Amino acid sequence: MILELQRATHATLQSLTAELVDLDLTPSDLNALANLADGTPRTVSRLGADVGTRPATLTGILDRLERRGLITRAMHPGDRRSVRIELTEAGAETAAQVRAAMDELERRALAGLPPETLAAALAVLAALTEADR
Amino acid sequence: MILELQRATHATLQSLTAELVDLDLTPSDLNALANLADGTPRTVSRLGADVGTRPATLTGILDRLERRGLITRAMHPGDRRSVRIELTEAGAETAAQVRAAMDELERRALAGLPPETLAAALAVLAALTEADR
DNA sequence: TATTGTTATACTCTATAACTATA
DNA sequence: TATAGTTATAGAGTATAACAATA
Repeated sequence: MILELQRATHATLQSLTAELVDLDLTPSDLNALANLADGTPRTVSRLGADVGTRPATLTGILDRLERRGLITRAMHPGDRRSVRIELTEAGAETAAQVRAAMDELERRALAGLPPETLAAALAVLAALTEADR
Repeated sequence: MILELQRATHATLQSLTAELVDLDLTPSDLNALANLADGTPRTVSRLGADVGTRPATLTGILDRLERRGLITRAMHPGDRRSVRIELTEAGAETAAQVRAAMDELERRALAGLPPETLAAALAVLAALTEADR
């Protein structure tokens, strides 16, 4: 299962990056934006947990996204050590494009499969993600 | 689905790398060895398709594995442009350890799930992998 | 002419540890 | 003392294009 998992991840990520080549974003950028696409602000460590990278790695990615005006780093009310990552208006637009491309890829790839099969796959992915927490 | 896919991939890969830290292998090394573990020799491009990386990327990974005596690059009978990648005896042993750790992680993570659920997940992964071929 | 694999280059990702500011 | 995030460093992954050898 794990080998197939890696294969599917590579394939979908490459397909997405190719499709969104005009946006000039790295796979990590896509991942971060897609996670932020729901509009909920997040701290760096929370976003790191969501995208699966460490804060130290995220710093560089966020630097790039901030420089391009897609996110802002704001003070976190209540804990001045924390940083609140939020999409700008332009970032929200870009993130929506990323999500749309993801949804479209998913729709195209999984069109023939019944809902129970999709639900089962989500359960397996969740189990693998939680395995070592 | 795609975000969950990436999350699961990150989580399992980090867990595996941590568990096999004594082998001092990178995630890409693990992936290559796990794919070669069945003992079937492969060309560089074939292995690249299996692990999801391009030949140019694979060159560096194979250099490292060859330097450490885990694989050999042999002439391909019938096409002298091709290179046949094969595990050495030591490589086969290491690859077996990698596979064992993968199987164990899978067993532990997916213990509670019925076979139909696992089969459904494999179908979804295959569909995502094939989406853009 | 096309294909296999390698090389070269430039950029990105990653882990780790040290550091600052805050709790 | 512990935590949030950044910085610094070194190694690894990646895409792309150019190249030699072979088909």
